[in-house]
Amino acid sequence: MGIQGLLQALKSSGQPINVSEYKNQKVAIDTYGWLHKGCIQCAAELAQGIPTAKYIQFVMHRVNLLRHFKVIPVMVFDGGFLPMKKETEEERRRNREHNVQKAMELLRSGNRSQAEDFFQRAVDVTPLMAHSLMQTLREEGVEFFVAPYEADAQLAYLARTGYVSAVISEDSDLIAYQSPRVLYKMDKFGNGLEIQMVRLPMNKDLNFNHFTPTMILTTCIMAGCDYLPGLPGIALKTAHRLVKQYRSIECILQILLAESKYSFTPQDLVAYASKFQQAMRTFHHHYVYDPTTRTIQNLTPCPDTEGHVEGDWDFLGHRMDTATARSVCEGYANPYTYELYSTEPTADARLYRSHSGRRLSGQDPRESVAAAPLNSVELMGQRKVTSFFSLAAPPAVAPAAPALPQSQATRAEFKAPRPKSPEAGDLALATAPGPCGAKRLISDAADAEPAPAKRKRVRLSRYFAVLQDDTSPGNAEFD
DNA sequence: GCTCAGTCGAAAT
DNA sequence: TCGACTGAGC
Ligand SMILES: [Mn+2]
Repeated sequence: MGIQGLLQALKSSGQPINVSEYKNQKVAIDTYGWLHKGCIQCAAELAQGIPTAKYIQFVMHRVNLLRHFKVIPVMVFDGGFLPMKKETEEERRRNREHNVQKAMELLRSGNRSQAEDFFQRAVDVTPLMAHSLMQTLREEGVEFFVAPYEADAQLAYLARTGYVSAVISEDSDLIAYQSPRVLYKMDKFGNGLEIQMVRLPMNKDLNFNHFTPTMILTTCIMAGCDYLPGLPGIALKTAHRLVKQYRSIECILQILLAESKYSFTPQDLVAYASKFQQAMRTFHHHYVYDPTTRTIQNLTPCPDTEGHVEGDWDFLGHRMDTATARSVCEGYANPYTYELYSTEPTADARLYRSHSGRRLSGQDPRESVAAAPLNSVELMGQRKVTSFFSLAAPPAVAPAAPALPQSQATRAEFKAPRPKSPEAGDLALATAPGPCGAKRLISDAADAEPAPAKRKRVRLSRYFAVLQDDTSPGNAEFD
């Protein structure tokens, strides 16, 4: 899942920072990642349907860490699944069911610790659990959205439009979706590794100097992604080298056909070309929810020539109508079935409420948030926060939520830097690609470069030409 | 040096 | 929801 090996390869351009650097700014959180971590400690309860609030506590602990630093969290949940990912989803589900079976058997035979092991492997975040967390977030006045489909795309949209300053996630796909800043591997103290798009040209092992956004995405897809497995024998390093040398997918596929090291047939590559285009479009035009207009948008708008003329865009999923989108994306309806949730608090949400109430006894919770003493937090050498418990207190009374509340349009003064506007930067212009010669730069001199292929002399450009819409590298470079 | 499939891990005791 | 690591194999 994700782009295999990408984060590892981008380490050198990352910067260790603490989340407090986003003070007074909004930050979007890949919530399912936190939820999964929070579910491990209560895996057995969840698998057996025993109410628990531990996973909510885990997430809220981190939410409160951010709030302590005056960082404004915007929680983002995954929504529906794309037809393209259906197979891997069902495989995951079968795997989980198998693990639950095994765990239950072990439990019946009295082997509790081994059962625990299998329960943990069976962890699944259900829409109901997500909904329980959403109810809690609503009570606590924390902004959140449910993505129409992948949270990755929604997170990138929020960051790219400047609605938030950065994204917190573990997912390498955020690079493919071109989120300008991502904080990876954030621990419970708020320390993590920030990767910024604008710093990719300074990366060491894989050098992205002179790469356009489309070239970066081409590299990611060729390396193997959720929407398309890589070609056999080609992964991140090779994909990167090919894109660096030949820039566009059309040229790369022509070169690969001639490359005797690989024995790709024209049929292989033509089939791949078409799937590649679909993957490219799935990243590019993914459905997202715009919190300002409260409507569905494409991550990058579809040009007029595409869409209607060329027919089948079902791989993007259903385009919800606006009323449905507001219910789903603001957390009032199930993202799979579109059925409205009951407004009754779930068992888990009530459990969390009663537990946090216990911690609060004797205090006015609103005051404890506002007047929490800063000296309860110690910043030590490596910026480690040792305690922020006094901040864990949530407001007991949430402002009554209207059936479909207005999204908070209030924007922090600190507007995120916006390296490029989505409509200008990301749309590849439909310019005809140049000839497919290897591009040689002074900075490339050290790189090994095989002789340009000149063997089979097969003309496939007319097959690959279909790709030109989305994949020509005719957009601005980063520097 | 690169790819790939398999295993382990995420929490917190 | 995901990644890191390892060792085999080219
Ligand atoms: Mn992803």
